[in-house]
Amino acid sequence: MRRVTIKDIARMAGVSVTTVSRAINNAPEISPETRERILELCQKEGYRTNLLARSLISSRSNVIGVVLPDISSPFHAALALHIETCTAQLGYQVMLCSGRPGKKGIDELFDFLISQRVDGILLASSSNGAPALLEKYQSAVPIVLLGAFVPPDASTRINCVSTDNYVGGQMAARYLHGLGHRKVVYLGARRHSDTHLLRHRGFEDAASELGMEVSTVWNQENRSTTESGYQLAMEIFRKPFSQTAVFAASDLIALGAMQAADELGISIPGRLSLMGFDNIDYTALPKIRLTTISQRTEALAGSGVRLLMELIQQGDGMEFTQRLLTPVLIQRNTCR
Amino acid sequence: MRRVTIKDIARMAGVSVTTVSRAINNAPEISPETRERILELCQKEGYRTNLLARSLISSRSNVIGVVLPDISSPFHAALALHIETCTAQLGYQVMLCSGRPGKKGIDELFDFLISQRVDGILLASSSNGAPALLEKYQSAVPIVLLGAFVPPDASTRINCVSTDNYVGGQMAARYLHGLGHRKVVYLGARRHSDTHLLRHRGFEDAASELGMEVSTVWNQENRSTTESGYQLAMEIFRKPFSQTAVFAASDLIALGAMQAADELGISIPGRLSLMGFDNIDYTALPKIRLTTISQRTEALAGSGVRLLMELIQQGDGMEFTQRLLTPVLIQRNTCR
DNA sequence: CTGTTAGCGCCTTCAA
DNA sequence: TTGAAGGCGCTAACAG
Repeated sequence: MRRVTIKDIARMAGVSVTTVSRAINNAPEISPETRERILELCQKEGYRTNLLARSLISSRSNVIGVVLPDISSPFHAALALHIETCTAQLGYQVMLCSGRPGKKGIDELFDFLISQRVDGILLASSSNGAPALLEKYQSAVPIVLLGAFVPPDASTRINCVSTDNYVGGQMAARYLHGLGHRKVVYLGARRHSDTHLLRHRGFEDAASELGMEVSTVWNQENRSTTESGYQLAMEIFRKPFSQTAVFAASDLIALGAMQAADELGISIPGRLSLMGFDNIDYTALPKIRLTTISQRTEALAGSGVRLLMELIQQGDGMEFTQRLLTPVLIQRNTCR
Repeated sequence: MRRVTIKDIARMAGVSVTTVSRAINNAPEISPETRERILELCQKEGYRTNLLARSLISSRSNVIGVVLPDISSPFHAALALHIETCTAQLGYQVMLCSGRPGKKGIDELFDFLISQRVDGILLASSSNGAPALLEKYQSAVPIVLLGAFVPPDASTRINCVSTDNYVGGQMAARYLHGLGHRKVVYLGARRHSDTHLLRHRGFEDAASELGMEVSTVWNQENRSTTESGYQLAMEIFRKPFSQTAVFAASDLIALGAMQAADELGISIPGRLSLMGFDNIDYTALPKIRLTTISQRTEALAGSGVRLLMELIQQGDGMEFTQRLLTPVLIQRNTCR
């Protein structure tokens, strides 16, 4: 599988490599005839520009790295897919790196991507460790954190795009209150996630303003799964409880709760209203129809990609920017 | 963001670039002391090997391209994600390219990836156009087709890994027959998909062997979606029908049918048994619990990746190989 | 053990 | 309009 190079073409056409290069790149200083002749030859010989060589010179690869620490999170996986769609429209390619449990850390993925000379990196993570990573690596390559809250003290040195989780929490609380609920449970908040903490605070603040009573059930695990949602919900549902609504910290938690309710014969939304957060694809399914707060994955991805592009264009010396997207309440069938 | 190169390090350390190169690559012919010294310097100066330059020499990039023509298919999206997981374990990176409706064709993606000097390409597609693409491009780069059936006449010149759709169809028919069903509908088969045709034939062959009557509803669209599943199912469900089971050509079709049944008050599996194909994530959800035939996405991805690796290692002159994975019946709650 | 030289495929001055 | 020369960052002979 030896590849034909610019040199081969030059020899065959009886011209210099420079001329071939010019033909390929649509340079102005070349006669239309030679250009045509050379282009045809390229076609015929199956010549393909070696983009690696070009990148070596231009020191731009037109590739961005997408790092996905938790591939099992449908939210982040969807984010990654949307990122690809968006970058492609801007002429960039995506190099996808997902983290695996017990495998080498995110650090090494970053190191690799930088060595691979990606023009920028998008980190789709809700882990609290993310900001530190950015601070460590962003001197070497532009990085944007996607979909995670960044605590204020660090925020000035981080580029990120995230849903406004605080507002999302508020929206949920107000919605449930508007429906007449006065005692609700906040299910599955994670203490070690700033994103979750913020979401929770938004909910509590709005709730207390409205005089709504909320009891929080914390999730000890470090990831939100249907399993933990199921477990946590079971603990509540098994004994008598007075709350009339559950706001789940994420859709997966809500799905778990839904299962628990189902098994115990607790009707949703009859006896209990249920609300999620994220609006992952699952929630739209006929039999599910979960009312939830949408993080607007597509807009998030788009915004993140565009920010990264700006950073790449501007090179060094750009101020750091944080963007917050307002979430959207998706009314479906699990609340009343 | 100027990058420190091997040359910079050499100058700082007062040695030649070769020596630095040797230190970096753990070459044997170098004294431990100088190696240490240089490595420390690299660390300190934040040196990172330019993998593009290295690839230029070795003409191996350690990157494979993954082409995903239809990103809206959960099955193929899952496949792509699993591919990444698998390749990473083998020391390869993934460049992800998804097709977009109305955007440039798959051809151009292939051209691009070849220019980018990927070591191989994995095409996750069920389109009938795929084999032709392979034949056109596989002289330039090793390609494996993943998840699609290849018609026998072309098959000898194609590398592919696919579920055995014929057997999958048989399994479904036999299962339904075993449950006592004698009149069933095959919902949403696509005429222009060999994969679908094969699946259908497997089902029909087994059914007729067992004396089970099957009426097929064809899907005119070129993609399987819940919407079309819904529409097609509605047509049947609206008037009286005698069949007691529906085998959907794919899970998405089944999900649409489920919704239709729901709206019309047709109980599943009470009045009607429902079966899907693919075993996409959705089907495992508590409220769904769709009985289906699993394509074993992970195994499929793993097998495809490994085949591609072999092709890459062997270079030219390897015979073509087709691998068929036996699907697995996943019993859940929609059949009886 | 270390350095010199050449070259991977391409682009970019600078001359002709 | 075309070509020759140099170099992007790195590795691979081949000498010392």
